[in-house]
Amino acid sequence: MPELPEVETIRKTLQRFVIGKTIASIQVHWPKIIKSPDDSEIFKQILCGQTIQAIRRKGKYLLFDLEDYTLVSHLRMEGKYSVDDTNDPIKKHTHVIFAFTNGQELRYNDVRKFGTMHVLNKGEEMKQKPLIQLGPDPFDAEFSFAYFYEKLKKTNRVIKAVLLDQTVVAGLGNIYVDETLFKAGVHPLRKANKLTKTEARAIQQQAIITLEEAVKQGGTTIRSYVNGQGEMGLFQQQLFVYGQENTPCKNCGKAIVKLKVGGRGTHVCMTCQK
DNA sequence: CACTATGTTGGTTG
DNA sequence: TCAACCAACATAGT
Repeated sequence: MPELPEVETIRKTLQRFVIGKTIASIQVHWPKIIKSPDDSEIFKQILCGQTIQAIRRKGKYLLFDLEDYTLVSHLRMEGKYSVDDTNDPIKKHTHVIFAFTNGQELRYNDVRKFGTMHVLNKGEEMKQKPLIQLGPDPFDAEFSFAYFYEKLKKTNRVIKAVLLDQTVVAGLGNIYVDETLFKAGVHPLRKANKLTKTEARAIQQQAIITLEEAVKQGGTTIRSYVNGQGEMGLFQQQLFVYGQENTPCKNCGKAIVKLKVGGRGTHVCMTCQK
């Protein structure tokens, strides 16, 4: 259930194995994952013969650069990639298989089948759905304090909802929003347009710091996330609030509370977050 | 067995 | 414009 640090870790591990590999054939066992082209048969046809040149990331999306196309992949809750040998047994929830000319395969596995793939003409991927709707990646210069503060000023939603909104900033999900707000000392139910400049700055900075640190740790594994080599992340050891309900706050000792904000489980320290 | 939760997001409704 | 709810789907926990 990857957020930015998990997707970035997958990108880095995967690129070591698939760059320069040429797609010889493709199997699609759950066509609903393929969102464009509409027909998964066309998806298979146009990608055969294409060589992977690079893997990029924007927010929580992986972008596979091919010669004529870009494959835009979102893992949603449970999507995983692995690189296997043709003879390796196929797992139960493997839905898309890209077989390379060298006998290896890039396999997409997704227990809940929520993940999506779009194939778009090379160079046009940023100009259309799904990427066109995304706000800046938090590691981009575009995610400046001026930009962020303006966004906060003109919405009366609660701050947690704003941080989860991928059109504002692309890459934060439930774990890292809760962690960011804890470190910034801001309660998730605060109205975005009522935050002080100092609070807004703390949120912006802590978001970047938290994501950077999580990337260094290879992401967070709560129950199922693994990178492109099947390895777990380590950032769960550094969580302050996410999944820590009824345990003492590492800062003040008071029990972490779990509540619902915008339908999402939300973890907060009532004394440290105002 | 029933019911809830889950790292996401898109659509519908009021 | 936005919150609330549901949908997509499978599994694990209570």
